[in-house]
Amino acid sequence: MTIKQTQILEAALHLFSEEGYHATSTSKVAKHANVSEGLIFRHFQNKEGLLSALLEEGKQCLKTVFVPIVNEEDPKQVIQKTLDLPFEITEIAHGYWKLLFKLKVEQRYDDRELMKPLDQALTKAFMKLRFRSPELETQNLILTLDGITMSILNETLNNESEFKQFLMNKYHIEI
Amino acid sequence: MTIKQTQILEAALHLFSEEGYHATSTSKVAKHANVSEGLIFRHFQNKEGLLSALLEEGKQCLKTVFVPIVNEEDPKQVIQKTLDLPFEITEIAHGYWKLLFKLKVEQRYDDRELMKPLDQALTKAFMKLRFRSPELETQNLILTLDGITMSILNETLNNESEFKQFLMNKYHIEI
Amino acid sequence: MTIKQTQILEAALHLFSEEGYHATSTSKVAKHANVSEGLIFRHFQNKEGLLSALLEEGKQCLKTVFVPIVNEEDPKQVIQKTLDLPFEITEIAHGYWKLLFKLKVEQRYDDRELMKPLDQALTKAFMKLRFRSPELETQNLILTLDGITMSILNETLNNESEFKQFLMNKYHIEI
Amino acid sequence: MTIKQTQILEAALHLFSEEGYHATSTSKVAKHANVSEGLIFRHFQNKEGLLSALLEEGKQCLKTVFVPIVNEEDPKQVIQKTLDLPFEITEIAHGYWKLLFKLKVEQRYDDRELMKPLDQALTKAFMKLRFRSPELETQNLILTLDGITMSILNETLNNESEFKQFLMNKYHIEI
DNA sequence: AATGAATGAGGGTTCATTCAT
DNA sequence: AATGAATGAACCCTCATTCAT
Repeated sequence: MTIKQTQILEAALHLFSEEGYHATSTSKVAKHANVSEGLIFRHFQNKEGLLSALLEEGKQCLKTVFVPIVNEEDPKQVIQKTLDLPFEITEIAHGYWKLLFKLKVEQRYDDRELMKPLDQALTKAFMKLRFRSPELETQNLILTLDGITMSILNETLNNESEFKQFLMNKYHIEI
Repeated sequence: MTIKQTQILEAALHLFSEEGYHATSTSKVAKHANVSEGLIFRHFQNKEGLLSALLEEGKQCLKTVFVPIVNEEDPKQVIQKTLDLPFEITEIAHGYWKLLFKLKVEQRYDDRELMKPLDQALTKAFMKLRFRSPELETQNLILTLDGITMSILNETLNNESEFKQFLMNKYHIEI
Repeated sequence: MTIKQTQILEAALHLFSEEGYHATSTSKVAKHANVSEGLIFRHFQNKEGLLSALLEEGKQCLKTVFVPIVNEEDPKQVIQKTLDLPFEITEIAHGYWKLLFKLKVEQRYDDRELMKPLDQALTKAFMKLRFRSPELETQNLILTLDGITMSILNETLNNESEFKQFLMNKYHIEI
Repeated sequence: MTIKQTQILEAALHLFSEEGYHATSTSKVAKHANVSEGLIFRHFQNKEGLLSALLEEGKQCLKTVFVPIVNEEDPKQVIQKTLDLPFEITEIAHGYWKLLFKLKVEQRYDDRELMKPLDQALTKAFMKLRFRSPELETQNLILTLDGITMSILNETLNNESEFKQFLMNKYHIEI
């Protein structure tokens, strides 16, 4: 992985996740990456290949982000950490999270496999907390996560911490 | 409004809401509408004008869809009807709902004005039901609605009625 | 000749002579003439037909403008009146004059027949005034007229009367 | 400057100056230049950029053409060389000269700055020759030059040398 | 006579991609 | 590995023109 390759991936991640895959031209990526347009194709075959590379990276990155959640024993912590996801501190994971969301809408790309560990961790947590329908609770929470992500992308979520607190209370968790 | 004009709007609504605004070319719209491409521009000036026309129609349509919710006295009914929204029976309203969602992601287009009546009706309902934070409950529900809409678009929501039932129970509403 | 026909011709004359034949679309003409676009084609077959009609009118109009010059006995007056041509008072003749000039450049349309009377009148005048090469003087003057017309069109002739006076002096004519 | 870039400029110069800017499509330029249409936009951004590039070149070229006139000491030579301008031997300068003329009519593009050196040289020459109104003489000559250029473009000037001789005589210059 | 809907060809321009260097 | 020239298809849009009313 050369420096330029990384530059391309970074530029593409930023642009794809902010403006969308279709709305981002390869020339724009090249310009933002300070790289010749041809190089993109040398390294990633075509635009879709670039996206795939990004997705592969994204999956790896997010998997590691999920690790602390999956390994968490305290069910309340599992939920709290999950709710923190879209606000994730690390710039890079944040970018992948947004990218995956954008793709879900733009390309109907939905990676079940990736989310499965999180899914299972949540279901386990809800079971431990003796919720009546752990699977449905999980489904609901993950789906709410999408809603939050969209609000963040649109910059219409202007009461973050308050809203997070509210959700926590819903699950009888105090911070 | 001529027949062909309607054909154009219908084709555009379908394509924009299914495949996205950017991914849909005007020539594709024309083909689907069985119309010459030039006609689109005669009637709607440009591609964006076509989108605007669609949005205008969509807003009017959705406003009328909101009427029964806004006029509803029973707060539980308000919530139930709101949860029904993304599954709306009328094909046409369904299309606009999906379009607005797609645009929210693709173009960061978010029409607060349109949603305000629904927002207020929900807040009033949650107040009547003595929820502690009606505004936050509303925010959460509307945001969940987005999540549901996305699932529907991606055809990954395969337990509709069960999930809806689950949400209702969350609000202590029995069907 | 209906009112609308006249409106079309007027709009076309104005636009063709100001912005050029190519740069003027039939739709623009229709709009300026407050007329449906189709009507242009009903009356003039096609865009070129509209131009031809205009040219026909223009020739007639300019012929009548030439009459006082051709009939003028005093050779100095012939020259003076000729020099007045591009500044012609009547709006309408002015328009045709500009149109013909524009076409000469844009379409290489050059109507020798039209100019012949003026040509002959000038040659006769220069002969009377005992110029050595009346034909060449005529050629020069007519060609200078083109230069003046261009200056007027470009609004770069800002010393009209002074310059006209200067030309008159060249021919030993005092005003 | 690649070969193809030059081919594009050459084709554009030829077509713009012969048929006009508006009447020349970029696809026509591409065809004449034996080049893909897209390449025009890669190198010159857009059609207007192509024109600008041509103008820039043209100005440089014509400036060098003016040099021998400006440096000329003998006032009669200054005038003679000026009159030679539209008949300029070098193909390339001839093209630019015609282009600038066409643009003056089509786009009202008139570059005063470019002509200033010639203007001043002529005024100085007329002063040396003790003409009464050197500025007006200059204005007249330059304007006549436009008339001549138009005749050349329309191929209606069929007594070139005779006419040039005639003009020289007007300025009491013998060849 | 007059309108305005409708068309199809062509306009300028952008795009993903390939190729020579 | 990297560039930047070059391509051709597709894009949005305008044009002159026709047709039904």
